[in-house]
Amino acid sequence: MKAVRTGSNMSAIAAALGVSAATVSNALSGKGRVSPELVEKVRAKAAELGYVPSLTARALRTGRTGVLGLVLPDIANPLFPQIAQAIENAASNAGFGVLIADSRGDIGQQTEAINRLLERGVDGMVIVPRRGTRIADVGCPVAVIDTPSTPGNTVSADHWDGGAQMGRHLAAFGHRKVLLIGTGSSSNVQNDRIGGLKAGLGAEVECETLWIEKVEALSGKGCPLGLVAKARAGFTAFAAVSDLSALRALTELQRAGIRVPEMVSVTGFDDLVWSPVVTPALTTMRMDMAQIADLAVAALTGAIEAAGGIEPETAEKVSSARDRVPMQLIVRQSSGVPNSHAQTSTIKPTAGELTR
Amino acid sequence: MKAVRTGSNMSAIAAALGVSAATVSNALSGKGRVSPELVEKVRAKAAELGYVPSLTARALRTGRTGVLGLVLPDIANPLFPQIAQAIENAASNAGFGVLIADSRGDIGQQTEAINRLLERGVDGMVIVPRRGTRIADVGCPVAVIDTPSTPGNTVSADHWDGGAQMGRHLAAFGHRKVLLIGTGSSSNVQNDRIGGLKAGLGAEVECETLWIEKVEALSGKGCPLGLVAKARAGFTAFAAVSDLSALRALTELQRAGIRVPEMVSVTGFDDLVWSPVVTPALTTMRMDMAQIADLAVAALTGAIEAAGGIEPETAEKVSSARDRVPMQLIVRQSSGVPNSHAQTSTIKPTAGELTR
DNA sequence: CTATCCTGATTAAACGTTTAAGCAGGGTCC
DNA sequence: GGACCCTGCTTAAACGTTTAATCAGGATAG
Repeated sequence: MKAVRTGSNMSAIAAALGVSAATVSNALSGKGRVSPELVEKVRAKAAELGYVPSLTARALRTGRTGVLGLVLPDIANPLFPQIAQAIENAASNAGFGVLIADSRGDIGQQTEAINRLLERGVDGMVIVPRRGTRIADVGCPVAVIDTPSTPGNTVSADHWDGGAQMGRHLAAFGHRKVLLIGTGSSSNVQNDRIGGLKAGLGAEVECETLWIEKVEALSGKGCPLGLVAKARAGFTAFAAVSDLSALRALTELQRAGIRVPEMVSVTGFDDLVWSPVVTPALTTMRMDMAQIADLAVAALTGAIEAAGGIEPETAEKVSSARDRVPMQLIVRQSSGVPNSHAQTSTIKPTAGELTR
Repeated sequence: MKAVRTGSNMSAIAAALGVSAATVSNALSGKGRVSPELVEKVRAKAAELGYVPSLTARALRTGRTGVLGLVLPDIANPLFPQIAQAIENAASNAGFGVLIADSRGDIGQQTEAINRLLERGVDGMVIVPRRGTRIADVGCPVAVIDTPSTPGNTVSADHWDGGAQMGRHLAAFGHRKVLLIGTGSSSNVQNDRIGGLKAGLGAEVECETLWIEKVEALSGKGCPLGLVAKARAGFTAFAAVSDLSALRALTELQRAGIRVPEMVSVTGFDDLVWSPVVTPALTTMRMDMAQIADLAVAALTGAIEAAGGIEPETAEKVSSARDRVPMQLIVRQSSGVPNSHAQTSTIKPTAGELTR
């Protein structure tokens, strides 16, 4: 039994009013030629009968399902909630539903997920690609959310500029030796951010990049990153390229008695849920997900609209508005002037001298 | 132009083989009476033409869309990725697509979201209700994921037992004064966990419950929770009812120089992404989301299956298998014997935290 | 007064499936 | 050898829309 079956369809309304179903359709859609008073009567009757149009039938007839697919590399990703929420919101405002598909990391599953969506007849899809993946031609309009460095129809935050902003922020505090922390070098997003970070810090700042995947490959998952040694070696700022890594850094340093931000600064990216509530609250870089989602969905709906008469081939290219939206620096407590209270080299887990 | 339009439908296959479309349908579905060799020929031709059945047309004919709705109280919730991923996986294994709907916290939007899904013709929906919400009768099978305390057709983790396990874990370490930390008392899940916690700790352990919403109502969002004072007052364990709160506690204590787990223990719930990678890694309680999702989806598909001939009224009740799946204790580094290395009482008052 | 046009409706086909009902032919049973 | 059943297929209707084509009738123009 189908959902929401109130038993009323267009024919019911038509019968009740003694007109034809086509007229009802025209009246409700405002397309054909129907007298104003009849339109009103149809509307009233529809409301009275609790008429709900069958989107399925409409989809069959028009070839449009009104559904967008959302392909995610790994739903477990902590950034995902923001993306999904923003896309769902934008899509729903545009009158579209959102079908999700998780590619669970695997790249093979990614194409499989895309196919599942295609079979379900989505009108378009937004894809957050698995790292380093290029999206081959799909049979429908596609918007990719990744980084501007990715070839293809992309809309994304301006990760590079975000990195640059953060770099300038740290440089302004006087940091001269900063450790850049990323997960893995295969991510376009992270590479962009790191590139921006270096540029923002400027030439006179000494930088080193630590890839977590590399140290975990040696010492096992979840192992210490050796940041305490780095701090002792003179690094005064730890700029992670994701809040997850920043949190990891923060707790590792704190645990060793290194005070943040008095002794060293720690910054992240993405403004994930916990960032405002940890102590000290994380200085981070936020993307305007709402805007990104709006752009992606707008590109999609535009392409879908345009695809009405045109070849599928050209339709796909229409969505290629390549947009980058600025990131916003969120300054909180985890960044500051380096070494303001103590030398990291003599650190012991004392509980004193805490200044806010 | 519809997606994946290879231009081949059943009629194309039928025409190519000189048979009727109905026969093709029967051959592919294995339903009617078709000779084995013809079945084979049809299969071959279908493959050759790259035939993809139109789920839309099928939905129109059968009244089943093959889509499940997933209603979430707030996608931004950090637990959401786990849920969504598990549901998507289970649904996709069962041959269903998943349409998401975010109710953005608001309860009005929750019913609106449900309606959107109904209009799209979902065959069933799994709802993670907004705190304290009861789900009214919907027009389709529904599975609720919340807590066994919630009235209705519920499948969930056994939050109470999870709390009890954690309580026993802490009691076994010798903790005798523990602070229970929750977000707000309106959450069924959190109440269950706290109840279990108290039971697991036993009567001789002194307990106090701290609701974050209450202290934030006074001191503002993201404010310190005053845990340092609690530690000084003799609390040796901080059992949060969510990893987010646990993280907040951990960083707040660490920041003040209180060592975890040497001086006090901190535990959480849900095993969120960051829990294994912070220092010290969080001892927490994990739900078997995969199993929960499987149960929910199984209940749904069962109800959908059964709804074939029956009244919608009864159909809805079919999904009422009320299941609770056990939680699993994940022991990591943040819990241990209290005061093993130092006395919290000798910690000097810190300028910031205490006087706040 | 007739030819034409516009209005407000109707009719019918189409989208791609599923499925009940029907039908021809060959085999079986008595 | 006729009644009957089983097999393998076809026909046709149906799901609920949209939309092109058609049509009756009144107004307008020449």
